[in-house]
Amino acid sequence: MTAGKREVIVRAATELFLRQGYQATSTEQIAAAAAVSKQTVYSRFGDKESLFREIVLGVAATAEAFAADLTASLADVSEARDVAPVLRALARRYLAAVMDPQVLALRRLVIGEAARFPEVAAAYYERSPAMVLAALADGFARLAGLGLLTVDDPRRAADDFAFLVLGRSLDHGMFHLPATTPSDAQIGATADHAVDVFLGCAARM
Amino acid sequence: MTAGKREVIVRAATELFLRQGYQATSTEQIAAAAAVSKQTVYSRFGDKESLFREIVLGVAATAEAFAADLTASLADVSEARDVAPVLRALARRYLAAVMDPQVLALRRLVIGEAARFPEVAAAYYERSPAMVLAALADGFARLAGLGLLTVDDPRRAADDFAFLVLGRSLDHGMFHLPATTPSDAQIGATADHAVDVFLGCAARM
DNA sequence: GTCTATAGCAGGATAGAC
DNA sequence: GTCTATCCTGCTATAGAC
Repeated sequence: MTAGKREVIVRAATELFLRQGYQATSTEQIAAAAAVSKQTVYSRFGDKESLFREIVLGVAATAEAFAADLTASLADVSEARDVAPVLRALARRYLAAVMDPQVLALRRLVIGEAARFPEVAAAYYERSPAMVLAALADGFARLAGLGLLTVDDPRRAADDFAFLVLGRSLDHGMFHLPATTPSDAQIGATADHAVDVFLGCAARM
Repeated sequence: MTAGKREVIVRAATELFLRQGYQATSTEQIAAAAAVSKQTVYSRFGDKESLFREIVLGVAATAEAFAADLTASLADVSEARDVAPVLRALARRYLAAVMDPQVLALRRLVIGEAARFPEVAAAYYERSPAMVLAALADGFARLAGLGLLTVDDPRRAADDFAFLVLGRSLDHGMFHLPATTPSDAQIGATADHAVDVFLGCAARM
């Protein structure tokens, strides 16, 4: 079961990094949490930095799946269908996904270490927030092509939509750790309001 | 010149913390940069954590001044005046202020250390982003009272405005250190677009 | 009050037995 | 491949001279 150990170490290190940060987590803690020796950690990953890089980029892959998911849900919209309910549902999922405590913790971790690991921060940004924004832009462009939405600049529309939905909650969530997780009702209210504002203007800008 | 040393230490520590982060900055580096001995640092501030707290909250005070500034500029608007140009100017200043490299670095620092210093993160949030949002909400409520703006919920309007203006730039700025400072032209374009969207909907929501 | 020197300890990384 | 034991560096914080 030598392949399994790698997995165990990654899992333990991920949890510790997310909870304590990079520097505050020692390789000794990681080894202990994974129930292996330090040497095993080093023989698999070389050093602490490499382990960190692998973990962050591995977790970021989840976001790519989410972006694909969003793309699919916008691609499902066929002609002559009202987009409002689709956008409302999408906004709910989007906000809930980003406000997930693990996702917020990962953002904090990457942002906090951005000075030490600029390539990691850049790669994370490209694979996660930027990918979702691009998926939204594509979806909006498609809807515009179907005549369901009047959008001048799809990319800008995607930005507007995203930050109307996420803005305040995400900003708040970055600073307040202890379970700022919004309730379903809050998510619904925020998402609906964002879609109202978005649709009220998307037809004009 | 014993009062001056405190100032010198704070200045040196601020610069190092912003550039390298809390953990990566040693008290030895701080002492060296301030051209004093470690002992002097410890005798003034007790320990590294206290120094950190004092610095973050001190710098955050700048934001309070900025919030007051925004309040004033919205309070200047008298009846029968067009609010659009006022909002455009305000949006420009707001975006430029938040995208200042020092401000971004402080945000990164506080967010990255939020797990270790939750009270610092909470205090920073209250004094900086939240204070500006509250000032905007007050201003919008006042404009609504004058009949210059139709706003249902001033607080929500403030959130919408703020993140239409800042959203994408701020998110991007959190992850990309090297001079993501937007040009004046970019700031202007983003600010104008945000105000267009905002005014296009503020009259209906 | 300020410096030099140092205690005391923890962290990353490696050596060597099995 | 895995463990135990260890090296060495660098950190926070303090003691003691001036």
